[in-house]
Amino acid sequence: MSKVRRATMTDVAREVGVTAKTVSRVVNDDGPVAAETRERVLQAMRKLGFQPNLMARNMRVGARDSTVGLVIPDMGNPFFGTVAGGFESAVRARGLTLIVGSSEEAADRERSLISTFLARRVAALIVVPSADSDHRHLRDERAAGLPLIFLDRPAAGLRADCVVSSNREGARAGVAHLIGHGHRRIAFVGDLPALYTRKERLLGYRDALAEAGIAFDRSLVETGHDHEAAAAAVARLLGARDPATAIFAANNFAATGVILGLARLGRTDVAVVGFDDLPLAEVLRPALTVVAQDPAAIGQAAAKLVMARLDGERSRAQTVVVPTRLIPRGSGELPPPRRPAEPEHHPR
Amino acid sequence: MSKVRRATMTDVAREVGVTAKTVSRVVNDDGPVAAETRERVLQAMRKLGFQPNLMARNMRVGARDSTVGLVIPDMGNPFFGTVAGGFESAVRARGLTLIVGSSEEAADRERSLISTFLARRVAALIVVPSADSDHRHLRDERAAGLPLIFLDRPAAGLRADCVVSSNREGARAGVAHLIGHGHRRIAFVGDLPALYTRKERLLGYRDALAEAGIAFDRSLVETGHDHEAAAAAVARLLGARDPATAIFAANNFAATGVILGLARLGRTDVAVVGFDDLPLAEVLRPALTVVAQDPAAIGQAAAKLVMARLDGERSRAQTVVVPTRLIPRGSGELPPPRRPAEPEHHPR
DNA sequence: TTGTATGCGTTATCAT
DNA sequence: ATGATAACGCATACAA
Repeated sequence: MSKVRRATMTDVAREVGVTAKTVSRVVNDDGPVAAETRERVLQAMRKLGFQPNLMARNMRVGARDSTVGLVIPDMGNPFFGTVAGGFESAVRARGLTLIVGSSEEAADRERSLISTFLARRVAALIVVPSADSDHRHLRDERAAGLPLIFLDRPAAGLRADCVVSSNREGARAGVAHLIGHGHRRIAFVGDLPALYTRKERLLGYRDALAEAGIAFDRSLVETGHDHEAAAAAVARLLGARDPATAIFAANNFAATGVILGLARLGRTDVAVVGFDDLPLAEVLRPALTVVAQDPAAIGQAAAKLVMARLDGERSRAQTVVVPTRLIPRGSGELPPPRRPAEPEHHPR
Repeated sequence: MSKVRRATMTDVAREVGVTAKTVSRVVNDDGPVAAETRERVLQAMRKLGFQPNLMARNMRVGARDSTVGLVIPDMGNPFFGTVAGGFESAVRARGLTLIVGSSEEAADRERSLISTFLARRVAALIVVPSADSDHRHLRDERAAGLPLIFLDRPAAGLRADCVVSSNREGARAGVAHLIGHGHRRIAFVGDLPALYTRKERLLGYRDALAEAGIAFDRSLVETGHDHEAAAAAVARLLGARDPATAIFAANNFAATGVILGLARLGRTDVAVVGFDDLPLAEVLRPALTVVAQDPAAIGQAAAKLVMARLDGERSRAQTVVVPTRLIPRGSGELPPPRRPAEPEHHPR
């Protein structure tokens, strides 16, 4: 059995005894139509189950599709899901549809998705860059007026609009919070060193230390890009001479791993602040203090940029920084042990 | 500054001194082209930055877009995100692009999204129905051969393909697990009563009780559609005469709320099994035993159905049930208290 | 108020 | 091996 042909404007027009153009007028509320004609057209539309073909319309009208392409590293990650949701609800009123693809953090997947989206003539392109991608090939698109926005991490080799969390300031605030509660041996457990977010957050960590006059100690910086790696880092950090009394976990994998590592060691006395909120943060004991990002706001900011660009705003590339917010819940307010095993230095 | 016109096949053809059709042949590897001509066309394509217009191609070729429309209730929910990811990676090789919209659990949003997708002439439509929607209006589409698949919950008023978790059997297994560890007072905390998944899981709960010869007790069934409601339910269940010694939390909001409620009461002796896994399940103390769903497999199953339908499979609507898996982690293996406060019945 | 001619960018069909 | 022409479904510009 073959696919039934769908009714077109011409079909509707023939049914009524008018021209396609008249049907078009009815459909788009464009130009004058006699009330009676309009009624007959509407009836015929219902009878034939007519639905306008958006592809044909867009092609005729603008050579630009009414879709926005979004490339994210992982659809299962609620952070990006919420970003996408925030974006979608902000552009919906404008009739834009979201096309999403997942790059799986692979530069070549990202590139192929971008090609697909460009081939569809998306009205705008939004990319969360994967680790080692390069975006110089998008220069012409941007020059041609395609709204092009990078999320969470900036573009590589290209000046373009960008929306990021206040990584540095957020991390600074989180670490300052720990310092304010008396800690001076504060560990940093973060992403792979190459990642933009890790670098920014590490800068914020160092800012906070510097403000408090605490010397930076390389041995307190660990990498935990997954649960197990972070848990292992915790064991090292706490097993060292002059161990950490507090841990700043610079992303939510790290935070989860840190919590897991502490639980395995049976330690409930180590202060923890995480970057990025977790759904179960308040259920943990102690509840997890975090520097929360606002993924929905990131999506909305991107939407605002996209719509401004679509409206012809030609200003130079701008970077929007979305604020983070410290949420104290318990784990970040634990004090350091009374007398840390701080070996008194006895000069002889 | 106006948008720069993009190069078309005709532009490329003129540049080389051939016809658009020849360029088309090169682009699609269709029909014979002289090696030299082909080379010159490729060069011109690069020079002009030509990218084929998928909209025009799809319109000409099939009147079917190479996209699949997916309607989910909430993009920020990792369950649906992972479903979408599983689907996308399974259809990618076939050149299908995913279009996603979020219904926010509202029937009218769902309907308007479906209209948009149909207007785009999606190649297939996948819907996670919101609570009170009706799908009879899709009958004609389905009859016309549009692959139409419902996820997580069945369609309302329409026989169509459907992919669901093994809700009933999964719940049965989870509750049987608790029974196997000695519990007989097992509470059920679930969604709003109207929801399909709640009903199915409640059936499974009753199946397990029946198997073990335990009478169903209405007072042990509670509704917790958000954290606080579930936490409050826990207080009621444990405060009652003859209180529950174990809780089956029938979705992850309920599970989170139950954990929160127990923590607030300082209770660590109540066994808990959750339906649907949580990212932090193993970090909790005790780690949370769950009946895990497999969202990626659900997405893949949907993809398989879609592709079979696109390949002309005309069999009647089928329902695919994706198995769940019990993951014991600690909370579900807690024994009931030695002598439950079971008032001995002394006949006088 | 309605119709006609034309074109968007591509491919199908039939020629050459 | 390549070209000419028409057509996909719709909207623009203008005419009637």
